[in-house]
Amino acid sequence: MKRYNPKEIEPKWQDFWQDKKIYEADDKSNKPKKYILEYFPYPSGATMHVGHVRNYTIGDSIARFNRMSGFNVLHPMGWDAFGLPAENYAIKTGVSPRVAIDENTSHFKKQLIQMGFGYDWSREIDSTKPEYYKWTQWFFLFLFEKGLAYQKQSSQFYCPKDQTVLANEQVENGLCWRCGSKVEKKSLKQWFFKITDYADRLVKDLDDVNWSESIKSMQRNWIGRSVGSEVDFSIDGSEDKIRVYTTRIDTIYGTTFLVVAPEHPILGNIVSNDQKVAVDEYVKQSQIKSEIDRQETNREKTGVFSGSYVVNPLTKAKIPIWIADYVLYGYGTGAIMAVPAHDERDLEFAKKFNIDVIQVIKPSGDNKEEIFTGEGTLINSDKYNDLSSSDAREKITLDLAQNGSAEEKVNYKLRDWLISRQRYWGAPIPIIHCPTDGIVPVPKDHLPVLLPELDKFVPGVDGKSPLASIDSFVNTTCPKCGGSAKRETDTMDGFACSSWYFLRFADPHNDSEAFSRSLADYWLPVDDYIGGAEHAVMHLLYARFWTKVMFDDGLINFTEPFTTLRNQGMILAHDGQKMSKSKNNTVNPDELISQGYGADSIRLMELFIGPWNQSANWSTEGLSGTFRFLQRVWNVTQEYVNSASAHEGEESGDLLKLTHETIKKVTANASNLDFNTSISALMEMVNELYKLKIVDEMDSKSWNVAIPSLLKLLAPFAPHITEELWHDLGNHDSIHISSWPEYDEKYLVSDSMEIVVQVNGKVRAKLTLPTSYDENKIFDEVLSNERVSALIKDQELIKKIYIPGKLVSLVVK
RNA sequence: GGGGAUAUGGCGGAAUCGGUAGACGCGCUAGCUUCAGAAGCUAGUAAACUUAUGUUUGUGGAGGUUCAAGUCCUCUUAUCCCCACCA
Repeated sequence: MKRYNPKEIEPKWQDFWQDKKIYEADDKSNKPKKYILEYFPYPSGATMHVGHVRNYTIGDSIARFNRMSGFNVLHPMGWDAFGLPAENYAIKTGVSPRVAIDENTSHFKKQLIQMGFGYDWSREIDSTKPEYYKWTQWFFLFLFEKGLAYQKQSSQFYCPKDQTVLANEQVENGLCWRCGSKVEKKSLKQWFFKITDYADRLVKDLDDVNWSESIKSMQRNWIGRSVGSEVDFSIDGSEDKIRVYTTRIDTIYGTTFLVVAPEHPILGNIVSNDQKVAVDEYVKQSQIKSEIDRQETNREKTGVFSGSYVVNPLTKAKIPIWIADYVLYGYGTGAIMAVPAHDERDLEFAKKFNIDVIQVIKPSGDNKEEIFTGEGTLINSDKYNDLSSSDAREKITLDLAQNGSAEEKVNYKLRDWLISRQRYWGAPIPIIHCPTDGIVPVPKDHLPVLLPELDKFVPGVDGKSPLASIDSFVNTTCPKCGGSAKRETDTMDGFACSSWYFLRFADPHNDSEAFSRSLADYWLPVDDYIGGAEHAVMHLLYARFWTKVMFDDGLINFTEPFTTLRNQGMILAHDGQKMSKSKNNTVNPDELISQGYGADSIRLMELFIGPWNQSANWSTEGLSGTFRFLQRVWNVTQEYVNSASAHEGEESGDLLKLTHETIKKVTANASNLDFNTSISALMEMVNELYKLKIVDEMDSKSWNVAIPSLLKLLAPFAPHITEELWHDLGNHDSIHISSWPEYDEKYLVSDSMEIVVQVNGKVRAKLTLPTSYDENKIFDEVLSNERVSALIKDQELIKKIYIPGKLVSLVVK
């Protein structure tokens, strides 16, 4: 009898699938479509580990299950290959990023194929190839035309190690997201995408997508929509006003001081002569501090009195103006009304500088805290007394709006997306700077602006891209006037490439447009998008933004690119730590495969280890369990194939029931992505088959249903072994394009049922009774049962409950 | 400080509607098989008590609703993730 040897069969079927184009998606099909996508990876030189494998295993299982269930499936793969790792590697070794990336992609691709993932390789894309980035540049121009790409001089996050600016989203706790260096602030002229124009829709449309609550809340948090009011406070003894932003205008009667940010231009008008020295010194100090230091939460409040006062528009009280760096110039109006009784930061400041505290909100319950920041009822607020906080906010804003000194205002924490990078390995920004015409977009028919091959990759001086020193690249002619002009030498952030790649897969070889409208209409949006939570506020936000811009211009017919988002749980090392090369705790599938486990048992383990969306610690010990299971599947199928019996005997009710029950369970679980329980259901089936085999020796013709069903149900998870066994059964086509088995209720019915008997809430007996019995008959049986009647004895039966087919509950006293 | 998630045997985990807690797997124990080991097959495996039939306890903790709670309600604790002086 043939033995199960994954090393032999797996490469064989991988070739077979490629030859037969099993996984190529059909642009013209009568079947309903399903677009399953895993985030296209960055092809690093490192070998992928079992943590990466989980992501692709989940996507592949979904794709295979859908394909067998009758969908026309698009399951593509490509490379997000622009970015710093390849460039830094080039600086270190002199190997061109082009060469390194090509090597890495072929290595990565081999690993994916080795795991048996069924991708449509005819649609493979690479974001660093001119035929791809031509269209990334096209989208830049598209955004530019819409007024959504602009250049601005401003203070920005800058990574001194990577020598480039960073988007706000790419700074994590004051550190560069890529290299972990402490970022600095630099005032530079940079390109931005105006994502803030879409802030409101980016929040609202989250209601319509099927994403996890945690990712949605991360996005909402990041966008930081807040509804409040802007209010003018007029400066005492001056015509000038200071406008503040507050979400708690209901507390305005408690305002005992105003705070403006040190960068605020109003400072010139409000600083009194006797405070000038102190203020100048404070402003100087806060300039030295990086923005990061200023945002340190636990830092003690600092500030200085300006020497001027404002008048509270309602109480007409004179209120001092302070200057303090806990107010950020970049948010709201850069000035606040401080209400120490109802804001923790203001209270801290007031305490330090001995400023009055006036209570104006009464909590509904008892509040023993020193400070109350919640909603309540107004007190000490003149005619607004006794209003609720929310009513008061509306009324006060309305009243002050009468003379134009207040208005409702929505603010966002989200800032525009900084996309220019002073580095080489990215898509060049298709802009020409002309001394006469200024900023001139490269005409679309001149695209792509090719990224030149270099010998040296060291970043240029003065924070300039290495491209700035390539004269042949820089010097060009102005498309408008024909005079000599210079190219923009910054490249685009890699996240620009990934903001539209999911559209390219619908039409990957189109050389006249980024994608055809009809193919985008057919394939998009992505039905299932599988990836890690690390994309929560970067890629996912950017891609949603681009999608909305395209929709507004009529390029596509949908507003959200990813209908359902699946964030797989991380696979951790044995000890619960993150797997990483530096910790030397990675487990690589290559090694496991060479140890003889095979891709199938690894894939099975990735799914069986726990719910797909929860993290789990890798267990190579546990892997022997899934391997053993596959061996049992192998053995029982081989025995069926080689059995002396012709499998023409009587139908077996037990075998059919087992088979149909398993089909029902696996189908339900797999539709719900509960792959771990799908696999346990299959294990149960195989365990039962082993027992039945002994009784029946495979004579029954019902084996002809059981074995093929088992293989099909297992196929999405373990594609190689099922393909081999499927062919052993005499089939010639791939099992992966066979149809998913269906169950028939008629095989599930049974003529007996087990009734659990509870007495006063405790299980006391289990009775096997005919299903034909009605409620009365069942109570008769239960009450006449020896054990039950002994328990009840002469106690009074107060209540009896019957749950059909399941349980009888008796209450006695 | 704000938001999100999680908590069940030695371990990973399972449990449509509230209805037998611990499926399935790892590990462990015993038997068969084997020169031996490995592998395989069969059985057992929440805890305590019990010769046994059994009894009691048990899903982070405390209350509550119910004939019945891992599941529903109130409060609470711990861990993880994200954001964080955004007014």
